Amino acid sequence: MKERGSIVAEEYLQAIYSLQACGEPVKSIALSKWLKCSPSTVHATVSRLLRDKLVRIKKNKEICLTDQGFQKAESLMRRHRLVEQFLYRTLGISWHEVHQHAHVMEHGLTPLVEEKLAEFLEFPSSCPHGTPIPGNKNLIPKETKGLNEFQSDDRIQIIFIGESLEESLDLLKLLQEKSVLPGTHHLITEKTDITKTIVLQHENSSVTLPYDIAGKIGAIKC
Amino acid sequence: MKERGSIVAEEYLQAIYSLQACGEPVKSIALSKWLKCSPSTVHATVSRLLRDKLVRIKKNKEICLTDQGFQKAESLMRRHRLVEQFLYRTLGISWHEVHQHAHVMEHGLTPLVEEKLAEFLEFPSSCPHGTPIPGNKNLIPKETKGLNEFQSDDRIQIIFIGESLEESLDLLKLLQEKSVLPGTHHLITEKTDITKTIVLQHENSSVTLPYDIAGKIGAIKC
DNA sequence: GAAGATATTTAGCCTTAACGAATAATATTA
DNA sequence: TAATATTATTCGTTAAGGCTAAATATCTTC
Repeated sequence: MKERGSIVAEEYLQAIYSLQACGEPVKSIALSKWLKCSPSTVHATVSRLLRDKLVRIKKNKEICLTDQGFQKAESLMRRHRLVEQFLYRTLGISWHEVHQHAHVMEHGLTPLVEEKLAEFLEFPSSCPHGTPIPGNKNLIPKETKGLNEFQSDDRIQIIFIGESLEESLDLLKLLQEKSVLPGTHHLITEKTDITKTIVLQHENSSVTLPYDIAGKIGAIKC
Repeated sequence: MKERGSIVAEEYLQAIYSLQACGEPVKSIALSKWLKCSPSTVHATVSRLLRDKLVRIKKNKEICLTDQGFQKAESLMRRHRLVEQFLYRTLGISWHEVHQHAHVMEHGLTPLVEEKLAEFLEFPSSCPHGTPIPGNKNLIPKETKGLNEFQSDDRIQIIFIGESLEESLDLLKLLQEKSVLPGTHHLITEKTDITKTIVLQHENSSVTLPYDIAGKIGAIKC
């Protein structure tokens, strides 16, 4: 087997990758919140990643992945999403639960298993929440915007549920119940700047989502 | 997720379980060889297992699992063998390779994934090498003996390839090439005490195995 | 039963990963 | 600009796991 850097290092790389994907500048305080550990721990661990040339620190203290770190992070994300598909499609584990189980499993996939699993699943292009699996380009239509950017009466189609929302089991469960899933269509019945909420309707049910959550859900007009 | 004891602790429990299953008394030196680490490391780690009431030390320094440790070890072995079946049957990874990949994967299965995987595989009763998955009784016929205990001209059927042989890729590859697999039939063409070897024949090919290896392969007369 | 071999345990040192508390460096904003 | 947050870093600790080398125990074997 390969010299697989520690699980903790892998989690940091993934966190950095995910935060970057969210568009936010990756500062150590953000990692500290994302990974739920103290700033001093983050500092120590990031120093090791730096030593191992997996990250680089910009003058403004922003942490970014080196080519090497990026490769590793992408490989990890690929494994994570592949495992999510496996748990969802093959084992029938519910949509809102797959993320947490995949998070535990992903670190134990050897390259061969990853390859064979991808083959078995017929090379899925995204995870069950709609986020593309690295290597699949142009999957997200370029007109995709955050849900909060649409207006009342817009009819929209959900494209993906942002990664950062996957951490909350309850939220995912709610989204699932209300059919806020990749591919489904909804009507925006209300959008209120005062309360900063948006209301989606699908068939007979509706959900109210605050802007900050809605902004992490990608959708297109249709 | 659960407070899953460390991976290292899990590996020790498995090692103790496996050694015990081999019939050998489990002393710290044996663990040290099995796990390829220094005696002092074994001592320190076993002390932690002792503290956590997962093992007990007999007056003659033999290490044995407590009820609690045994439960954990069995659960681990169950996961290991389940994963082996998955890698072999579902992903099509070759028979001689599954063990090492399963060894990396097994620590990442949550109870839910374990349950769903067992269901998906239709509750297999043994691993691809013939060793029963805990919970399946009477799978090994009681007349099963080590290959070295049979005589020239005996016709035998392989029941299982002992766990301790799974560590060697090359040996497994050879056994596979020579069809020494659970369920296959062979004729013992030679057995020599002087060289301590036994020769098996299957169709047009034959293999010579030293007693110590043959003794770890279970078979029945037929 | 003493000598020699083999096992076990201690002791000392290292790395990773985590913590809290204190301090230094940056931003913010009054 | 000075005062106040917010961030980042340093320091001192703890625990798990790993190592080597040395000291004890425990067998064997003569």
